[in-house]
Amino acid sequence: MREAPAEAQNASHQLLLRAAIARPLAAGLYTLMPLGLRAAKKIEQIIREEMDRIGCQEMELPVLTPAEYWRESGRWDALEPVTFRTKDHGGHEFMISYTHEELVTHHARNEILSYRQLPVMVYHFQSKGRDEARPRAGLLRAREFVMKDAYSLDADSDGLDRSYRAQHEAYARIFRRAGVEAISVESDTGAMGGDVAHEFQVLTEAGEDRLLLCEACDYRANMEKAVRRIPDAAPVDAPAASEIATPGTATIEALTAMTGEPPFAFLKTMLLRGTGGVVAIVLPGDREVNDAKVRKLLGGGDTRFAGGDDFTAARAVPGYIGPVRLRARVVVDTSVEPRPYIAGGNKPDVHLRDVLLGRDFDGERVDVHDVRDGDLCPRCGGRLALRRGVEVGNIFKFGPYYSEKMDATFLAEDGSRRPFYFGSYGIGVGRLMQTIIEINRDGRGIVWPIQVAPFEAHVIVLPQSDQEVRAAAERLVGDLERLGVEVLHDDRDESAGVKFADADLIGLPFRVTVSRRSLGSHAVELKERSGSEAELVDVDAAAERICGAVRRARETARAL
RNA sequence: CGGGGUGUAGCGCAGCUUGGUAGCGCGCAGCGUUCGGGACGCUGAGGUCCCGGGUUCGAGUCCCGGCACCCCGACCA
Repeated sequence: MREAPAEAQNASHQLLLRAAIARPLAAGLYTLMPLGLRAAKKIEQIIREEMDRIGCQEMELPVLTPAEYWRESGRWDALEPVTFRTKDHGGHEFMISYTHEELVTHHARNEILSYRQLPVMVYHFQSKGRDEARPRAGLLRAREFVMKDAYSLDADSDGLDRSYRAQHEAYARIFRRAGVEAISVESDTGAMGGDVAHEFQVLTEAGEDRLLLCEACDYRANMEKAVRRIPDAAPVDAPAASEIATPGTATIEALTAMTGEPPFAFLKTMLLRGTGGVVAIVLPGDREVNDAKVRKLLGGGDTRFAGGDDFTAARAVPGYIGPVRLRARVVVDTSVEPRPYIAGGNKPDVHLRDVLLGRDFDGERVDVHDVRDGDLCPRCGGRLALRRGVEVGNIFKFGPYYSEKMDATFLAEDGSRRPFYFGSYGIGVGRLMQTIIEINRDGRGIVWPIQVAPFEAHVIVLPQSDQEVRAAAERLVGDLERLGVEVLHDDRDESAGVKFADADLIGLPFRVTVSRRSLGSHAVELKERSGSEAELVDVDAAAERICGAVRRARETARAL
């Protein structure tokens, strides 16, 4: 396509469509076109080689999975809002698999009876269905996508540590080989317990994840999980708290406008209702609450703003809620300092000034705020920078969580029954492919790294109507294919401009032009997509020369 | 879920305010001339104007109700 469809916003999404890598079918559903499928298969092969290298074995589970296993883990209900479901004609319920932990756990309990069979690592490439709240940017967040998901089963947590390390190293190799620089960052483990999880993130503004990276040390964390060093603040005393009239100022913004005080002079208090009940979160007016941290605090599940009845029970007023004499579980964020604040007065149109933590109110001290750009690193005290990234993979130790729920045990050396220790390791193939495009492109199109390029060489014939030129090109293409080079042969009857522009757009690593002009000097022209110089190669030596260049490029990529 | 936006030919868009029977560029087909950076000429094909109701002599345009897609936010007291 010359022009990108209006729906495509960011560069890689536009190139995905313009270069016919993929075509949309519905919101978040894409068909991989021939070029896209070839690239995806190359990516899969890299992943396959690295999984095999660490002794992880390929298998394949179905896409359609029966409800019974999900019921065992409790996720049949939990995943309802984000999954696609169906029934067979007998009325049996199925889920288009969201992931495969339950199914692998099921097989494990049937197949692995003894510690002598452990450890085991398996993986597959399989479609996942996720009814995303908001699919976006082409393959970056789709509702159906192929994931490589791997699972490790170990006898204990030491074994899990070893498997996890092996996967971590494999992931680093996979992304390097695939042509992107992915950094691993600490991430939230969500509801499954365990506390170790890493995401592999490729830094780009096209990403939707927010990451905090220390400029001085190697601390890197997803915003869901990031913490900061809070400088010690000397206590500041204050006179007894007193009421101030603040009619019509139910927000921090309105309060700063009315009083002229900066946002951090206020306390904001939020009454939230989660699965674990109602909680009042207290934090400085210039800080934002972190949803993931609060969810964890409230025992998982959704958290939402508390309703009117909850305010009545807490003796609070919406817009004027404060921690002083509040009848609720109070959580005081670690950002709150030992100094006087202005806080809600729990009466309409009233705030309190000179409110002190410890004297006027108290509560559990928990970190529930967002870390922001410029905050201090929790490890070294350096500056944290906020960046965006695409999560191309994640690795996660969840231990015996599903084993215990699904009664998946083995017989240990001492004769006892023990649960398997699990880890799971995912890579989104399509997302990775589009991220490769996002990172490897220029103003004219994609610049595929050779190891993931749909083809290695792009042969252009100019003009196609010239018998002699066409014959020379066909000979060359045949020779190259016999030598094992993957060739895209542009034998369309198009003008030079169109062919060159399309070659740049598709972005194969080597472009070979066979033309009337080049044949005049008994040569063909060879140009690398990533370079600017073209060279003339003698026709009779062309296949060997080009093949040599392709081989060298492959080897360079392989050595990454 | 909330907010914003957009639906007119394969793609990008105009037409809508002021209702009169649909247009531009690219692409596509045929013929001819071209032939190393998105060629040129001539001829032509291609449209339930997202869907359903309503108003009107008449609706792409006005009104009501849906649907689809895109973007932003994931809620801030």
